[in-house]
Amino acid sequence: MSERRKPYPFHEIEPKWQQVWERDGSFHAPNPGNSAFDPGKPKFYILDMFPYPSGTGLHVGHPEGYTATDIVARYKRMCGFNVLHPMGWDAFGLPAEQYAIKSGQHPAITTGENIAKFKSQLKRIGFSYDWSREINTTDKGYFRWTQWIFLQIYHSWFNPETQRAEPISTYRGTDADNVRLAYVAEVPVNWCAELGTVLANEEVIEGRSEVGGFPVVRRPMRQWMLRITAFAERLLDELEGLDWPDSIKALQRNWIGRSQGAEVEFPIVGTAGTGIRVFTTRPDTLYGATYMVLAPENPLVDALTTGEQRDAVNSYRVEIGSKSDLERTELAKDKTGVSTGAFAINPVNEQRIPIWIADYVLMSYGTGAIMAVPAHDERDFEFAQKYALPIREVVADAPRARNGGEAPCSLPPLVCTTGEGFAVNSPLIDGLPSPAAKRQITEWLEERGLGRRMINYKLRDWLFSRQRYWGEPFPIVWRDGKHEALPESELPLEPPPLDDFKPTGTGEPPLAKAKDWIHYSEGAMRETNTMPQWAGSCWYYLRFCDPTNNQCFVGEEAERYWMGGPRPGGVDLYVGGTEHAVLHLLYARFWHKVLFDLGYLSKPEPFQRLVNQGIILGEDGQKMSKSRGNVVNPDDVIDEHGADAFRCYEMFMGPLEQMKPWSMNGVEGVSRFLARVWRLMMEENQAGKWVLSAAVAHAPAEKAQLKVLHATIKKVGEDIETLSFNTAISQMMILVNSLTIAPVRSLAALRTLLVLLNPFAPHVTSELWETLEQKFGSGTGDIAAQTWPSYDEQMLIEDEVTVVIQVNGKVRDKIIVPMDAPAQEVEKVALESAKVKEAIAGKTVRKVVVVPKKLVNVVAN
RNA sequence: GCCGAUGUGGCGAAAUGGCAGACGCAACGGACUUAAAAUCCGUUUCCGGUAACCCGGAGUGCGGGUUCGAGUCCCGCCAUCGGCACCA
Repeated sequence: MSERRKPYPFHEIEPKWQQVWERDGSFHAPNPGNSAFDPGKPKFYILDMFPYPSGTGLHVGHPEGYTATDIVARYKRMCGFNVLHPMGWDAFGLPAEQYAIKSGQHPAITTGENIAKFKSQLKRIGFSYDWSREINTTDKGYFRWTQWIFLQIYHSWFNPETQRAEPISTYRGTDADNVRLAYVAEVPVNWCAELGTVLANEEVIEGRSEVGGFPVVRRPMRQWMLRITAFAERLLDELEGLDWPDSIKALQRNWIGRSQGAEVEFPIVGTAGTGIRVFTTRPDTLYGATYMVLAPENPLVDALTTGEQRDAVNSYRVEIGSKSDLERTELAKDKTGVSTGAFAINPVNEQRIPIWIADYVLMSYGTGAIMAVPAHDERDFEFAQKYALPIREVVADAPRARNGGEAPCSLPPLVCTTGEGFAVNSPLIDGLPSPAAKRQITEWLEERGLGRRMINYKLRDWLFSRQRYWGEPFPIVWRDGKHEALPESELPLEPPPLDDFKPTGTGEPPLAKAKDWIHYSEGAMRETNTMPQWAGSCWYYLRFCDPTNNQCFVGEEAERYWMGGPRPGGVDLYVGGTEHAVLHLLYARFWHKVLFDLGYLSKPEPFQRLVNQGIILGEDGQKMSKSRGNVVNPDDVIDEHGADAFRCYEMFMGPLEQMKPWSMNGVEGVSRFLARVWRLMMEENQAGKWVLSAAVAHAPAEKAQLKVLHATIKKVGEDIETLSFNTAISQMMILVNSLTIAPVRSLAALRTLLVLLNPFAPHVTSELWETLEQKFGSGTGDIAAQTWPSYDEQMLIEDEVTVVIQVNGKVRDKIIVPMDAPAQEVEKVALESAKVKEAIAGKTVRKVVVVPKKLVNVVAN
């Protein structure tokens, strides 16, 4: 860097104060039971989404949310709260393993290096984390409890009667393994040959892996699943009491995808016993069901298919099975299918209808089978047209007279209407509006045992195993083809030391290469899958409450204090990116509810208030990326302008939640602001040294300045509460501009300014506070120990106000009147205004609106 | 297609239904300086008029509406971004 003079000596101040904070443990939050703990204070838990420590270090997006939470944390401490503000590392995961495969270096080593780098970068920004609570998901002291929680899930089931997770011992059925919240299933998974692993649905984007962009195909495999679907209703309902953005709630609702309807059973012609069960949201269109469709993978297909159709069906199933999801959904513009040759009976009208298979029906939703109502469903309509299947209208815009009989099925073309209306051609419900028709037909089905009301969810059970090395091993062994849990005493179960992390390529996990390790005992082998990266982040906020406890995952007293409170959620403020809007937040809520049901936690929800920071774009307005060359590195910004300017700029850019482009000029502007604050109190002497300015004195501020000062106290406090940091900084700029003009610098006003600014720019304000203390000595200690100032409402009250006078809504004049001037008086003055008289000349005044202290509007024509 | 968010100067933005553009950037002019940087002061939505103090008009994506008064509320569009997407 050139030897351009720095606007103020941040390069000396910032390291100094960071060392002081570290030395004094200034931001350590003692736990209940600790001697330093003050039980008289209310708690405030402020959490950041902890980062994955990548090799490239921090980018300017990370500190955006972190600065916001740091400001709130520092502010809340000054307001008298016990503040829990921790940081840690989500360090298991694919990038470290991929790097290990390439470099041969053990992921633990790269992970350690990356963490060290991230940590030093975060410290340079001056965040007030309680570093004594630092956690790392790859520490055995941590993942021991991740494994322990898995065991709690494994040992539990969801009791439909109580709608709660309960220990498996309360299950009275015969096969406990069928109801466990953690279970094994042979499921079609997203197999990525390149990565040598399966991926969760959400890690597959348009048929390719999210990491690396490799092709992904479907393939059945034995996998661990978590029964999150059992909690669908509660995950949906309990969003209600949370202070989350509506858009995030909407995303979660959408993802859970509740839909209400009915399950209907269609008997199969020529077969006794069970028929085909389907789910429909439109039971009122049952008379319009003119054929049925099964998913190609539906196990019923084999039994149903007739001799003549067997070849066609088999070749269709092979064709579909070889397709990737991409080919099957994104690229499939045309619907395809074949007839099974079998028929079912429509239970309402006893009609024989053909049974087809088609890949537009998904095995994974509902029952993997549908009743097709081509007249009122676009997909069925398209299919029926293509294969010349009958179409029968059963919903119309207006009720029609009962005609006693059904209109014959039409052949295509006919229009398809998907909205609600009135039932027609449906003897049991003719003339009824759709909602009533649904109710009536469902009751009719229920009475005859042909169907029942039913709710379905889009949410699927959570595919919880990965074929990877760098993750938590499952505390499970296999004996005689059956899984059993390890005893808790054997935790943590560490991954075996391996030099070769490469995927086996067969789908068998890398852990299978550790021949000694997998051999558990005579006849028992260890599970070789590992948990997904989500596992560690599902409960880290709990561990922060009591990070070193080696008796349990979180101590009861610590949990009750930090995660307690009157609201349903424990963490008071949680800030992070929208990319976790669905998965992380849903998974964490799910684990939380299981642990809550089992009696380990005091609140049903983890995060009370959630805020998403917006993405920071490059200076060119594009997403930051190496290839575009528009990445801004925080280290460079701090070298040049200091951490305080970096922090303030990130907050001054615009509303926290909004996407916004970076601007180096903007950083300079904020840096100038901090330098002005510095020069309010400091001046250079002959030797070029910064010394306390002689203008600083025990003196009352001028009245106008006091007014601004109190307005600033009010606004900054309110704006921090609402996370409107940009306007808080604007207001402080106004205050500084106002103080700069004054010849005498009022000590009291300056001190207040420093306290207000401290959460935003902790280093420079700490330094200036100390300098003032050395000269004037209030004896109240460090700036961080100050209490947040309160404002005097009296100071904000004006004696006189400017009232705007409008004629027909346009400003024509302004008058200054006493604060408490009566409306009639103001009106009188307004009408006497020369400009008003001019504006209403030749017109009749129809009405005069007087808004006290604001304006007068004269309506004339 | 469905769900959600956003749209205001050259730029980032601000405005309990009540003076649109606070605050900052950039630009321009001035002071200080031998000079530059830094700093300080001033101007800056657009169009038109005036020698000038200033005066007039238009203006918050587009079109309607409610209201004495709309960036803000209501209805209908358009554009951009994000999520979901054969979910029966």
